[in-house]
Order: sequence, then C-alpha cells, then structure tokens
Amino acid sequence: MAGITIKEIAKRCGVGVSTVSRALNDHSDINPETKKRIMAVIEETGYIPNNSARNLKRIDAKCIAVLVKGITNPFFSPMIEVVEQATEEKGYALVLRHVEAYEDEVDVALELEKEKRLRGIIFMGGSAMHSADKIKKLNVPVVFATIGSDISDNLSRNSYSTVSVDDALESRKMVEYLIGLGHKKIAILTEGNDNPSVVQQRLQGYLQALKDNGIEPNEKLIRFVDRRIYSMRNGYDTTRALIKSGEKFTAIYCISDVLAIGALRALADAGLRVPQDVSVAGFDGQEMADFCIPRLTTIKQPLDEISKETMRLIFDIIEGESHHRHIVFPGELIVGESTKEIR
Amino acid sequence: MAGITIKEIAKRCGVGVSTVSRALNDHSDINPETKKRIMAVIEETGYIPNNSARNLKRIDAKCIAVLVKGITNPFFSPMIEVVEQATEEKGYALVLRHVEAYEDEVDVALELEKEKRLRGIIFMGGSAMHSADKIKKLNVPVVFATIGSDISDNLSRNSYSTVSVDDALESRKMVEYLIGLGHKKIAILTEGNDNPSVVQQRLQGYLQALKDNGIEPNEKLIRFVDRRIYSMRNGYDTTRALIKSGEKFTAIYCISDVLAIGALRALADAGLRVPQDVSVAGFDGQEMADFCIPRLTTIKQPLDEISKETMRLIFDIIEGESHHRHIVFPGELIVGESTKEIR
DNA sequence: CTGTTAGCGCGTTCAC
DNA sequence: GTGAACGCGCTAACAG
Repeated sequence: MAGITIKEIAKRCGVGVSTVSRALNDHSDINPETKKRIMAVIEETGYIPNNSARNLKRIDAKCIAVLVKGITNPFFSPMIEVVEQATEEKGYALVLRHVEAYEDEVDVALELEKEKRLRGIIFMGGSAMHSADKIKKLNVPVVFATIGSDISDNLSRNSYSTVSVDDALESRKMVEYLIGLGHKKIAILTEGNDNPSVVQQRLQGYLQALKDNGIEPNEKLIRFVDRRIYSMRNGYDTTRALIKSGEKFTAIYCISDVLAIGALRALADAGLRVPQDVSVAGFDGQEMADFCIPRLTTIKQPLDEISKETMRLIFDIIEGESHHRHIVFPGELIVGESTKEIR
Repeated sequence: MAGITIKEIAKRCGVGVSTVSRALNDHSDINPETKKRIMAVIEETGYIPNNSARNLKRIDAKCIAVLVKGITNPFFSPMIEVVEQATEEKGYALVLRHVEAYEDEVDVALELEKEKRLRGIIFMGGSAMHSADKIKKLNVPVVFATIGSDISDNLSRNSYSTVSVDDALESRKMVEYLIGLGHKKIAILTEGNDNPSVVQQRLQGYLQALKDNGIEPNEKLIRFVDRRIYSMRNGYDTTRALIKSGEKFTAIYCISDVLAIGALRALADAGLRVPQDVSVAGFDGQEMADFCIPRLTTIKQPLDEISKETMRLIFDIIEGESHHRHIVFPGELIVGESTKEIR
C-alpha cells in the first residue's frame, strides 16, 4: 500500500517522530543506538520519506538547479558531468531539469525555486535573454553558461552572470580563417530566428568577417535551417537545397557541428569531395567533430573550463564572496581535414 | 522575502483561499468574474504556487514518470518526444528524470512515486532488471522500454511490462548477414559487464550466429570497451587496440552505432578502407548511422513504434484495461555502405 | 457559487 | 537525548 509515513516508523520503533526525523537527517544529538535501531526499521519496511513534505518544511535545502534547454542536444552532456561533480563536492543537491522548446525556462525556474527552495540556478541553452525583470524575480543567483551577455541589455547585467565564449568573435575568427585560405564564396548554414541568441551572434560574426575583408555578402549563400540547429537532417536538407540552387560556393560554414555533419553527407551524395571541392567548417567542437570523416574544422568551445568556472562563480555568489560577473573564454580554432586552401 | 502564498492572494482579493485554489486549478464551480479578478492579481504579483505543497495534498495527480539512464545518450531523444506528446494528449503531466550511472533507477523511482504521486513509471536504459521484489514495491504500473523481458526471471514477469526488440535475435541476424557476405573473422566490440542486459543479449546473439554456422569464436576478436558503449572514443580506442593486436579480421560488429563511428575513424586512421578492407556494422539505427561516411550498416530499432506502444500500454494498465505484457518488435537490418561481400 | 476547516508528511521549535 | 505540538502551502470536503 502506498502510504508508510514517518509516524508509522516512529510507532514501530516506540519513539517520537522527531527522533526518526533526526535519524533521517543525520542530526548530531541523537543516541547512536536509537539511530541504528531506527535505520534498521526503515531499511526493513522500505520506508521512503516524502520529498514534497520535506521541501515544504526545510528552510536550508542546499540545492541548486540546472535548466537545460533542448533535450535532443548532446552538446551539454560534458558540461553536466562537471556540474554534477562540483555540486557533490560542495555538498549540494542538484536538480537537473530539461526545458522543452515550448517552455519558458525562466518560468520553469520560478516554479522550481518555490518548490525546491533553490539556492542558485544555472541556465544552459535557451535562445534569448527574456525580459530582464522576470529574471530579477528569481531570488537566487542566476548564471547563464555558454550564453554571452552581449545578448541582453546592459542595464540588467548585474542581476545575473554569464560564462561563455564570445560567439560573434569566434565566428568571425572561423570565417577569417576560411578567407585566409582563399575562400570568397562562403555559404553559411544558420537559423532564421530574430530574437537575440548565440545563433544571431554567430551570423553577425560571419557578416563582419566578410565586411572586414571587402567581401559583399551574398544573400543566396545565407541559408536558414528549418528549426533546430542541432539536427543532422536539417544540415543535410539545407545543404542539398544550396547545391541544387546552383549558386556557386567553395566553402560552407555551419554554425554547429551537427549541421556540418549533415552538410558533409549531402556533399558526398552530390559527388562533391571535401575538402578538395568544398571546404566545410563547423562550430562548437563537440566530440563528434573529431570522429567525422573527414575530421571537421571547427571552433572548440572550452566547455570544461566554462562549466568549472560556472560552478565556482555560482557558489561564490551564493556564499556572498562575489557579485555577478560576465566571463568570456576564448574558443580554439581546430583545423581538421575538412578545410583546404583554394587555388 | 521569497514567500508570497495563496493566503496572501486570497487576502488581496478579499476572498477565501479555496476560491483562489479553484481559480488556480480550473475548477468549474467558480464565478468567471471572481476567477478573472483573482487571475489578474496572481499575474500582477507574480505569485507561483508551491508544487511541494500541491503534491502533498493532491490525491489524483495524473502524472507519469520516465526515468532515463545515461544522460550522455542521444539514443533516447526520439523516444522522449513521443512520450511527451502522448502524455499531453492524455492530459497527464510528465516527470522526466535522468538517472545517473551510479544511481539505482528503481530507488529513484520509489522516491519519485512518493514525492509526486505517480500513476505510472517508464524505464529507459539501465542495464539490468534488479531485484524483482524491489520493483514490486512500486505501487504503480511499470513499463521497461527497449529492455527485453528475457533479462529477468520469469517469476516476476507479470509485475511489469516490457516493450523492446529481441536483442539476441536481432544481433544474430546482423552477424548472420555478415557471415552471408563471406565473413568468418568477425570481431565484436561490446561491453564487459556481467549483469544481464541488452549488451549481454547482443553478445549472445553474436556467439549463437557463429556457432550455428560452424565458426569457432575467437576470444581475441571479442573486445570489451572500457565502460560506456555510447562513446565514440571507446569505439575508437578499442578498435585501435584490435588493429594493433595483429589479429586478423575482415569485419567488425559493434553493438552500438556510436561505437561503430569510433571504429570507422580508427580504421581510416590506420589506412584501412571501409568496406573494401574491413566491413563495419553497428546496432541501434540511430540518426547518425545514416549520416556517416560511409553510411553505416546497422540494425534499426523501431523506436517510434516502441515508444508509442509503451505509452498505449502504460495508459491501458493504469486504466485497468490491460494486464502486464511483454511486447517484442522486430528490428530492421539496414544495409548501408559500410559492409561488403568478401571474396 | 463561496468561505471555513482539516489534514497531506514532514522538520522544527520548545519543553522535558 | 527525546517527545509533543505546531505549521510549511496547499487541496478537498463540508457547510453555507
């Protein structure tokens, strides 16, 4: 039957509920003997405390939440491992929550904060910076990981932190590298999405690089994937359409590695060789970039450092040892086998 | 500061708390006018109900949980999308919880059941069937998706359901296909893990196929990856070690597509051509298999059907319209470009 | 249609 | 070291 409670345990042990509670929560002032006895009964009955009830009472739940937007995205996996370890080391509990595409991550955070008495919140992914006053409603420190601060208005910069690369800058770096190889007709695969996001930043970097090098952007080479930028299928379909359009290009720059993998396949299917006929570049530096054939040239985000810094920062803020900051890490241009000098 | 409650809202609106509660929960017997007024105040104050308190009281929370083992695994992504849609259609809430490698998924389920008043639980991934009596402690219907029932003892088969492919059979199918192409020295990349799991089943299928065809298994061709079978790196390293060992082989069968991608890369790095020099086969039929270069020959699990059937089944059981069942779907042998007849 | 009231299961005083 | 009582914020049952 679904309902064995702390009261039941107390009765069976012939003690009061508070004693059981103390045993459960590793309180100091309890006779080791009684504790042992109680734990034995708990084990035996398979009693499990009700978390809802606990959260309701508990005032000091050392707990932080990580909200990840987009469950289909393996991009965040390595970061999450770091987060888990760091929270454990600090003796904090971790609530890991995936936010669906249609959900507003800040709303979810608001709800979770009430429910779990959070001490801090980390956002990963999510396209925009939302209304700043909504974020301000969160009464605990907020850190955005892999989302730069340029995206938001400057006024509210001190109400949250960010740890990321400079997406526009890194994107420009990649396009400049391609230009340096002699490419002028550089297509870009990006997402058609108006709200400020890393996606927008990367597109801006592309445009800036062209401009700085006196290359007129060609609208027909700026291709927007249907929805998600973390879909190989989207990369494939969009590249195919690009090829079919007949517009000439010597390189394709994809704003995610996942898109790039789709692009590689589409090019192969069209009988185009990479990098001999077309150069392909990605962005993110995910593990898979290193296992492609050919290996993908990409911008590697230092996810490990970003994650570690995120954790350091949020705990510092929680403990009052730091105020909000905006930290930028450099990305690394990884030259793979998918790009080549043009003659 | 962090605590505006339902009482506060009631006071501000000059109504009782239950009226606010009714407005919150879309109860029918409430004056639309009052409701409107209340909702306005809620909006204005940014009030958010405390879920812990709600869960504590609510007796009928239409809610099911999905526990996924291994967050690093994109394998389940397509399934989750189906699950989300189905629960929404049924008017159920969904708790999606990732279970860490070191956690016992059944323990997590037990806890969650108490906390959220679940009506059903779905397990995805997780290597073994644990103690059957532990599962029996779960007072709500349990369905395992993509994990076959062969794994567990027959005695407790009627205390949960399974929806999956027959991993041993499908695995045998793949190896027989390779044998049919003329391969005799077929290496396998699997996980060295003793507890019953899909991994074990797939290895058994491999051994059975060899046996049925009069091929003596060669221990040196059975390679165990270090830990996770969903790591390209593991596939790469293990393949590399295999090549280095000098043992002859003409095909590599990997028990996951992810491993296979690592294998492809390792072979390329060793100057071996796929499929001319070595054939490579995977298992799972993930999206990425279709985007590899060369396209991967694999066994495609009908994840869409498995997911849909899982949802149908769990709701049927919840509603008392079905008892526990063990459903097996056929896998599909997808012939890609990574395997080739041997002369 | 609405207000009052009794717990949900637990952690936390505060006495003992 | 321990137990009794209170209340966390909310929903549900019951009166009105």
